[in-house]
Amino acid sequence: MSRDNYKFLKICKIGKRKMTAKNISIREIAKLSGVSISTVSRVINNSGSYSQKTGKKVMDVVKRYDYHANSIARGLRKRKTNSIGIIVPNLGNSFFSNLVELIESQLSNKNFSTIICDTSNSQEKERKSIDMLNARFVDGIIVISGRTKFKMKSLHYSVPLVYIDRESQATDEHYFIGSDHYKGAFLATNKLISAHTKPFLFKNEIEYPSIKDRTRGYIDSFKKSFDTFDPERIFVIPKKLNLQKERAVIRSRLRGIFVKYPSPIGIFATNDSLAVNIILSARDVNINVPKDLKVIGFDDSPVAQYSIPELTTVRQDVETIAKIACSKLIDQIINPNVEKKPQKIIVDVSLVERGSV
Amino acid sequence: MSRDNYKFLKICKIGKRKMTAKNISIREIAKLSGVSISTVSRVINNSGSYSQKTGKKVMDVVKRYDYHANSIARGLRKRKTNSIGIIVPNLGNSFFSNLVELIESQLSNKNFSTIICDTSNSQEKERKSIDMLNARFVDGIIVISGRTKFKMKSLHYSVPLVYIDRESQATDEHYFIGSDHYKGAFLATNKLISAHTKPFLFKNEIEYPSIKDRTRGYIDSFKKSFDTFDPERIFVIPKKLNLQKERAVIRSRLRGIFVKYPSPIGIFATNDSLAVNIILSARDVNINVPKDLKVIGFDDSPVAQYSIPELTTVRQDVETIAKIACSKLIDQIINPNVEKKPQKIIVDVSLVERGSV
DNA sequence: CTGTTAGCGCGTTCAG
DNA sequence: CTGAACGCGCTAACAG
Repeated sequence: MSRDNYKFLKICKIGKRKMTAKNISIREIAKLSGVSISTVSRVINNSGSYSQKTGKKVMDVVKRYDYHANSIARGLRKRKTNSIGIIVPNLGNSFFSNLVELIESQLSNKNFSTIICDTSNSQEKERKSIDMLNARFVDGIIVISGRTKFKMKSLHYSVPLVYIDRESQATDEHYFIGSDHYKGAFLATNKLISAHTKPFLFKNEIEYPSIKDRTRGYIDSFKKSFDTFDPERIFVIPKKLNLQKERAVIRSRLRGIFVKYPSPIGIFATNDSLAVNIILSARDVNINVPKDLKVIGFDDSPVAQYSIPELTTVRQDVETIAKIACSKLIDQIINPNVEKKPQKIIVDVSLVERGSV
Repeated sequence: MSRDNYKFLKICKIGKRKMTAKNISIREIAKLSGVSISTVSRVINNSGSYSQKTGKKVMDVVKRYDYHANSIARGLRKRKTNSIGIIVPNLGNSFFSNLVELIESQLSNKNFSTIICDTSNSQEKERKSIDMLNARFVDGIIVISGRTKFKMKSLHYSVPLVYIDRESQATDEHYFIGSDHYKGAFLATNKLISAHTKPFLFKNEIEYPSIKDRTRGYIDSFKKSFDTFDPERIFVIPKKLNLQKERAVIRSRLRGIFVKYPSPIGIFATNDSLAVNIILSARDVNINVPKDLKVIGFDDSPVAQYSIPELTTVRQDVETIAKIACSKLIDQIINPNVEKKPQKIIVDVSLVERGSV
């Protein structure tokens, strides 16, 4: 008996260090506390059907040995791991990291642990991550954005899936949650128009679906107020420019605009760092913001509050997006058999007015 | 036989949709290809001892059914999952998210999948995350920073562990990798001194170990050049201030300094957003940067390049930190039995000179 | 209330 | 080269 105890303690010496063994198994706890494996299982899962006495007896041993049920084995058995995966294209983007943090906190409140996968914007990695998560029996997956649509293949999975900020598609059978990018752009453009400008649009070359919506919103708002729309009003920043080059391009474009059009000029930029770069570039060529140039961005990212003047921008309601995504996902997890009616949920946005208009 | 096939296909209808079943098991693949389970195992793991013919036969079925070995079961068996966990206190901090992305990319190159856990700066969650990762048989864990030291309890685990940016401790038996915060502060302060200022230190109230090192570096550099050091030169920003309040506090402090001390004034700020706030506040009270006020920050975070003038700052070599962390971790994973000699690795930093000095 | 039994999906001896 | 049998750690079904 003392021999047994000895075995279970497994004090091992490695080099000069000793460490108590971890990963003591349920079987060992059972022996140690003189009950059967199933009883231990009942106790640690609090599933009833055991006397208070044995409960205590077992828990004592559990605590003494700092036993934690092996959740991988548990998952294998129950096909349920109480964990959910988040797939994010790029943690460096503050909008995404912000979103991920909010989701994680929501989920953690509901007692789910989360596994975050950064795909570095790679389709390949996205596929791999989903496979990985699936193979790990996560109970659900939240996929945030991504450049393009999913391949059908991913739809094979039966895991509950919720998309955020990704273009929905006809064949999609999952929830989709996104901001009203169209409206945001519309609001911003309107604001610029009521500030007596005929707004331009500055956008990056990369075409996310959300950017398309923003572009549409801009154009529609423009057309609503003016008779004709000249596509030249849209300026596309070439991709893969470093900061300095990007600013140079903007400066030159700004000069061009100011010689050709009457001030004040209005610019709606499809994201905040672009917007701030516009403000910075304007300063370089002695254009006064907001007097001669009015700028509005999108996202309300941290940088918006570090520019002079501070940036007016469209704020996505990240909290709501996170909340809805989690609740929809958990719904599906709890009621797996209820017929899913794929929904597309559009979350409202708001204009944050600061000094740049 | 056709019945069997039918069973394995498991075309199920749920509501109006049909979907092919996933999670087809090794057993099913075995039957389908007319061999035993162990043969399938050999083939998919490429562990030899099978004829080319059966190899092909099996692989055909595998591909046809898009079979992926269940890695949770595999992990249970092999006690190895080819995945590693990253614990990060706060993805919202660009330094951390940057680091995480680099690590993930390193690891992905070496064919490890990564599980990221954001602890929101909570000890409790950190503990839980480690438990979770451990229970999931990750092959190793990288712990990034955190306010305080680990409790001894965490050291129970046998998983290879590498700490980044966390104060090492005498009892710690794991690798520690961090930047040379002391040197960074020393360099920054020196720079300020050679720009003919007697530098002040602005820091946040929260005391990370790294911040202590930076403070020491500042003080030592100061003392090296001047005879006496007046602790009043250190200004602590109260915590939990919002942006506007923080700037108000800075403005008032700035005024105080400028009436009492001769310009130019030099300020070393322990992080970039604080530094940029100083620049912004200076502008509000008509102090010219860099003429009258010279500012240096720490981290080279994105915001550093969006201020006017752009911020001179200390850059941590995130790439190197990520690289070393991964290689040390993988070392331990590959050679689990070699005696670990806990190392503390300090990575060099560099001064990025921009316009604020 | 408790113990025994049978797998979850896979890798791994060990015979053949 | 191949297959049968066992077990990883755990839960669930069934006896008692």
